[in-house]
Amino acid sequence: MQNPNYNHLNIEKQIYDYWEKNKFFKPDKNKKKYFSIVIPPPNVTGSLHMGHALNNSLQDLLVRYYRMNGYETLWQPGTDHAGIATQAIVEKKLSEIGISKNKIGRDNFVKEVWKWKEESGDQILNQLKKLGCSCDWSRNRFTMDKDLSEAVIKTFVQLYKKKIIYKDTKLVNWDTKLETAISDLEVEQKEVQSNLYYIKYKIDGEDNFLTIATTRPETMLGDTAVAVNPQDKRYKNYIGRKIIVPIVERKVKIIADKYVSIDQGSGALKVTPAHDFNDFEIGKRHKLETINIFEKNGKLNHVVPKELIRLDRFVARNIIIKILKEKNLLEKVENIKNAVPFGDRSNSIIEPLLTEQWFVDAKYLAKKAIQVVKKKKTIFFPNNWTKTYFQWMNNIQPWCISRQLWWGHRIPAWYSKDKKIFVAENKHEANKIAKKYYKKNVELKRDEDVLDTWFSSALWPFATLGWPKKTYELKRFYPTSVLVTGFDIIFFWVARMMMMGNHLIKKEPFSKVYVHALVRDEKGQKMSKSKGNVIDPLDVINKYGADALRFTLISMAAPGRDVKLSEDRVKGYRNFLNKIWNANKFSKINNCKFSKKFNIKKTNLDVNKWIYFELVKINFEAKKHISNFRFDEAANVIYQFVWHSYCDWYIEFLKPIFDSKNKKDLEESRNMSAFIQSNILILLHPFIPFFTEKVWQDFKFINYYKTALMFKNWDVKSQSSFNKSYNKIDWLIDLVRNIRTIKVDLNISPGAFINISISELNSDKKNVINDNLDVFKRLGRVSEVSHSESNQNGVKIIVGGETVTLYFDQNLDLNQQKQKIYIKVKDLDQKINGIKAKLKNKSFLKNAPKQIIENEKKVLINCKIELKKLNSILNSIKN
RNA sequence: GGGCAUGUAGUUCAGUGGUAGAAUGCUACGUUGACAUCGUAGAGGUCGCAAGUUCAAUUCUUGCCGUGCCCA
Repeated sequence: MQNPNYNHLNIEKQIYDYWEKNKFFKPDKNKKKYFSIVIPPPNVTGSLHMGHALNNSLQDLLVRYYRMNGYETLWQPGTDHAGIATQAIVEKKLSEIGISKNKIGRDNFVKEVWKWKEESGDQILNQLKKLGCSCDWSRNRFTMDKDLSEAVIKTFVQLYKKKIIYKDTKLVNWDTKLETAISDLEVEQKEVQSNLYYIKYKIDGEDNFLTIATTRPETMLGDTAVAVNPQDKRYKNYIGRKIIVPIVERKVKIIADKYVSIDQGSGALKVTPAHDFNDFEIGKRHKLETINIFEKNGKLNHVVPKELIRLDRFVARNIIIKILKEKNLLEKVENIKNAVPFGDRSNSIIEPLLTEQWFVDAKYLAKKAIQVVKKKKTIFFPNNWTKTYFQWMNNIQPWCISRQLWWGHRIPAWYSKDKKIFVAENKHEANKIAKKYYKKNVELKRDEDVLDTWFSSALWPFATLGWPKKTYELKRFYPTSVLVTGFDIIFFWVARMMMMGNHLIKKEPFSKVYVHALVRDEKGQKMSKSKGNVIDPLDVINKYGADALRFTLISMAAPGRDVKLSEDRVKGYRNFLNKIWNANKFSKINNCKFSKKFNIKKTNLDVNKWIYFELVKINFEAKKHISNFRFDEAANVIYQFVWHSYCDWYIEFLKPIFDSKNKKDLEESRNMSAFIQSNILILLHPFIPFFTEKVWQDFKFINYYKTALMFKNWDVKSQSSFNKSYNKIDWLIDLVRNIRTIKVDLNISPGAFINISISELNSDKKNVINDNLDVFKRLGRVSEVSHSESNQNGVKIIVGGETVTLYFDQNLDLNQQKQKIYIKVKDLDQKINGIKAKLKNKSFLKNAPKQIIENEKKVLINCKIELKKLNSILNSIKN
C-alpha cells in the first residue's frame, strides 16, 4: 500500500540523478526544429532567491515543453564573474585573515579569486538543479572562461579598430568606497532629507551679493562660474560680470544659461563642471575651467585651502558651513527632500568625477538594435516593454566600460612611454604594432583596468555557443528562441546583448523576449534582508518540494503583474500534488493500465468519451496558452481539469464501473483511466517535472509509450464524435448537483438515498439516465428511477430546462424551498422583461449582430419555459 | 516634470462590447474503500468615480481620484 501522502523528499534528488545520468538534458541532433534559451547568467557570488526561482521555473517550463514536443532543445547555463561583487567578497575574506590585496599584489589576488570561485562558485548552479532546471550542464560556461575571454578581447579589438570603442575624459559615476567607475545603471537615486544652503557670493567691485542655493556647499571649492537664466530680470544686469567664490576667493564669471530655472532656489546657480553632470554640460557650452577637488577616495585634494586638504567631503561640508556662518555669508538653511545617488553595491554616495575611461559608442550600436525590434525580428512579451526599450535606446549615453578593479577581463591596450595607445589581442601583437610605429622595439605597459562585467555578458548569447568560432551550436541555436528575464535588467542586459549581437553577428540574439515581473512578499513589498520579509526558495523547496514552488510561481506569473508570494499558495499547490498522488493510488488499486487491445476510437461508455473529449480540449488550450506565454492560464486550465474534471467527477464515475462485473466496461475504463492519467502527467511535466516523472516510472508508462516522460510529446487525437457523450454527461453532472443542492436546502442528510421519477423528461434525457444508470444512482444517491409519477408528494426540480421529481421519505417543510423558488421567479421575470424590452428596441434589432439577436430570442424562450415550470412547481407545493 | 503599469468577491488575481470567473479564505454539513494536504453545498461583486462613443460599456475614449514602478 502506498503512503497516503506524497512526500517530495528523496524523490526529487533521485529523479534528477536519473535525468542527469542518462544525459537527457543534452540536445538531440535528430530533430528538425530547434528551441534554445541562454540562461540570464546568475552572478557567481549569488545564491538562489525567489527572482531566480521564478525566472528559471519559466525557462525550464519552456525548455521542457519544447523538448517534449520534438525540438532539438538547448538550455545554455552558466554564471557571470561579477567584477565588483566578487572582488569585494574575496577582499573581505582575505582581510579577515589579515591579508590586504595591495600587499599580495594583483597576480596573487586574482589567483585567490579563482580559488574562491572553484570552491564556492557553483553554489547557485547546484541550487538551480534543486529547482529541477534541465540545463545542458556539460556546456556550463563562466564569463571568465578562456574561450569567453578570447571573445571579449577579440570584440574589444574589433570595436576599437572601428572607433566604436574609444578613450575619453568624462565625468563618470565614481564610487569612492570601491574606488572605481560604475555604470549609471548601478546608481540608485534615493530620496533623502537634505539641507539646502543659501550662500551669498559677493559681486566683484560692489558690496552687493548674489545668493545661490546648493545642497552640496563643499563643491563650491571647485566652482568656476555662477549661472542665471537669460530671461531672469533680477540678474540681467549682472551677466558678464565677475563674482567671488567665498573661501577660495576665486573670481569667476556670471554667465547666462537656459538650463537654470528661474523659480528654483534663488535662481542663481553655482557651476562646478568637475563635479556635476549638468554643470559639466554648462561648462562645455561656456568653455569653463574644470577644477577637480576630490581624491579617488572622496577626500579633498591639494587644490583646496590648506585647512581642508585630505578631509572627507562630508567633514569638509560642516567646516565650510561654519566658516560661511562666521563670515556672515550663510543666508539661510532649508530642509528639503532631494534625490541623492547611491552605489547599489557599496551603498555609498556616488561622486561625479572627471576621469579618463574607455567608452563604447552605444548610440552607434543602438541603431541596429532599434531596427530589429522595429522590424519585429525581436518581439517583447508583454508588448509594452517595446516602448521602454525604445525610449532607453533612443536616449542612450556612451557606455563607460572600464573599471578600476583587478578581477575581470583586463583591457587589451598597451601604452608606450609617450602615452601612445596600442590595442591588440595580446602583448606580442601590441609589440609588433608599436615596432612598426616607432620603427624600433619599445617598452609597453598594459592598461591596469578591467572591463565592465556587462561587456562580457553582452556576448553571452553567442560567445557561449562558440563565437567567434563557427561552431555547430552557433549555427543551430542562434538566434536563440527566447530570452526570459525580469524587467529590471532590460537595460542592463537585454539592450547590451542586442547591440553586440546585431553588430558582431549581424543578427538579433533572440527572437522573443519574455519579460516577467518581480517576486514580492504577500503584502506586495519588495523582499529585502533589511525588512526581514525574504522567503528563501530553498526553505520552500525543503518544506513543500520544488514542484509545489514551481507550480505556484508559474501559475502566478501573469504578464505585467508582480508575483505576490505567500506560503499558503505554495501549500495549496502542494495539496494539489497530493491530490494527484491519491488519484494515482486509486488507479493502482483498481489495476488501471493499458492493454494491447486499447483503441480510443472504439470507446463505448459516455463517461469515458466525456473525459477524453475534455482532455482534448484542455490539451489544446494549454498548448495555446504556452505559445502565447500565458503560463498562468496554462497552469490554471490543467489544474481545473485534473482536480475538477478528473478527480471530482471521472474517478467517481469509475467507482460503480469498477464495482460492477461487466468485463467490457471494466476493461475499457481501466484503459481510458490509464490514458487520462498518463496524459495528466504529460501536461503537467513542464510544470512539476519531478513528481510527474516519478509517477511515470511507478506506473511503467515508459513501457507503453517507449519513452521517458521528458520526451513524450503532447499529441492527442481529437474525436469529434465524442461530443454527444460530452453533452450528455454534462447534463448528468448538472442533475446530480441539483439533487445535492436540494437536499441541503431541505435539510436532508446528503448521504440519504431517494427515489426519482423521470416521466417528464424528454426521451434524450431519459436515455442519458438509462445509459448511465449505475453511475447516476451512485453519484446522485438514488435508489429507484421510475418512469411514472407516484402518488407520493414529490419535489420537482428543473435541470437544463427539464423537470425531474424527487421523492423523500420524510415529511418535509417546503417553505424554504418555496422562498427560494419565489426568488428565482422574480429574477426570471426581471430577466424576461429585460430581454423583451431589448427585442422591442428597433435600434437594437437594426444594429446588433444577428447571432446576438437570435441568442436573445432563444434565451427568452428558455426563460419562459423555466418560468412556467417553476410556477407549476409552486402550485404543486401549495396543494 | 515625463513615461509605463494598475484599481473586478474578505484577500490574491484572471477575463470579456451582449448572462461576472478562479484560487484561497469564510459558513454549514459530512469520514461513502483514492485523498481531511479531503468531500458536498452555500454566502459573498454598483467590475475606483464621472462624462462620452454605442442599440448595448465592467470591457473602448477622455477626465478625475487612488496605488506601484521606471526615467529626469
